[in-house]
Amino acid sequence: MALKPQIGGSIGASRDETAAIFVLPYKIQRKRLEDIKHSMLKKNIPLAKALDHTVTHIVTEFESLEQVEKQAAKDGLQLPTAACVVSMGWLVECLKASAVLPVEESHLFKKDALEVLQLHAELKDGSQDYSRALAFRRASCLLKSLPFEVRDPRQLSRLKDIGGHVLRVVTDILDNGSSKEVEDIVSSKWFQQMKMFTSIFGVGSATAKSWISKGWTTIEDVRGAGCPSSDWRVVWGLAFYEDLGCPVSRQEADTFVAIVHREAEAIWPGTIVTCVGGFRRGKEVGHDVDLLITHPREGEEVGLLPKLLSALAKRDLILIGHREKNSY
DNA sequence: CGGCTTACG
DNA sequence: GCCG
DNA sequence: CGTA
Repeated sequence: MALKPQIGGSIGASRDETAAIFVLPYKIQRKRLEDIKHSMLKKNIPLAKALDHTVTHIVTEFESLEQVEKQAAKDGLQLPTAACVVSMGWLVECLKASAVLPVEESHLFKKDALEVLQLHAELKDGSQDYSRALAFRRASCLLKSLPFEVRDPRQLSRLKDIGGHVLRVVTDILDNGSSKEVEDIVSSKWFQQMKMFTSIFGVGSATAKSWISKGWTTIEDVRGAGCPSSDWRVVWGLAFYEDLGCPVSRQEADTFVAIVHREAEAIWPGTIVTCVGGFRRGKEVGHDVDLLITHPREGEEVGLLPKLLSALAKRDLILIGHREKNSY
């Protein structure tokens, strides 16, 4: 029987009266397990006493579905086919919210093999490769959107964007715990070096390839070679590589928004500066801060940006400031 | 077998 | 690579 | 060619 992905599938719906959560005891200290079960009772989270067919969620500290299945086999247990295997992180969030929360992608085990194939195709960067990367990305996104854990390739065979190659990779992982094709890629020197070089701002696959062909292996090789590029982005990317790799904390983001708001308000009273993107979604760390600048009187915001940028520049708060045209 | 997001420098 |  |  092939399960069809359902939007907001019943598994994990927050008002699910039929939920039954079983906590796999492995890799959890006895005292902690007792605490967890105690909290579940206190918060009215349905705790399953046994791993039977009524179980809807299996919570584990194992790091992959494969490990769970291996352990289950050792114990002569059969995993309930309808159950969703989720991380302890999900249960902790449920306890915090006193509700059975929907299972999100982050609670399931990694489906990153396809992302490797996507990235590999992007880095190869031939005319065909870009489209192949796109196909892998579609398949990868589709798998992440499924409201259940994939246990059998037949669950996927009729889904859009899942073709022969993807099915082969998924099957390999379900059978062996890994895909040789993917493992060969991630362990290859070329892939690792390309990934490293293209993680520098301003450096794409073409530049990375040319650097590898020069025999450069590390960022220090590039830095030591003098002026490796005349592109200002590459120069700054190399200069601030470490800085750009540092995550932005929520507190830093809030401070940043406050500063921008203060400057905007001084120029255009009533201007609204809103934090959007990851921090708006509640993330604690991010790699950037997305802002939306508006004004309650429509049209009043026109022309604000250049003034705002020069005000910030005057205070030395801008390292590289630069506006691009648009066509709207 | 054609087509695969789009706009910018 | 996958779809239409 | 590279970024968002």
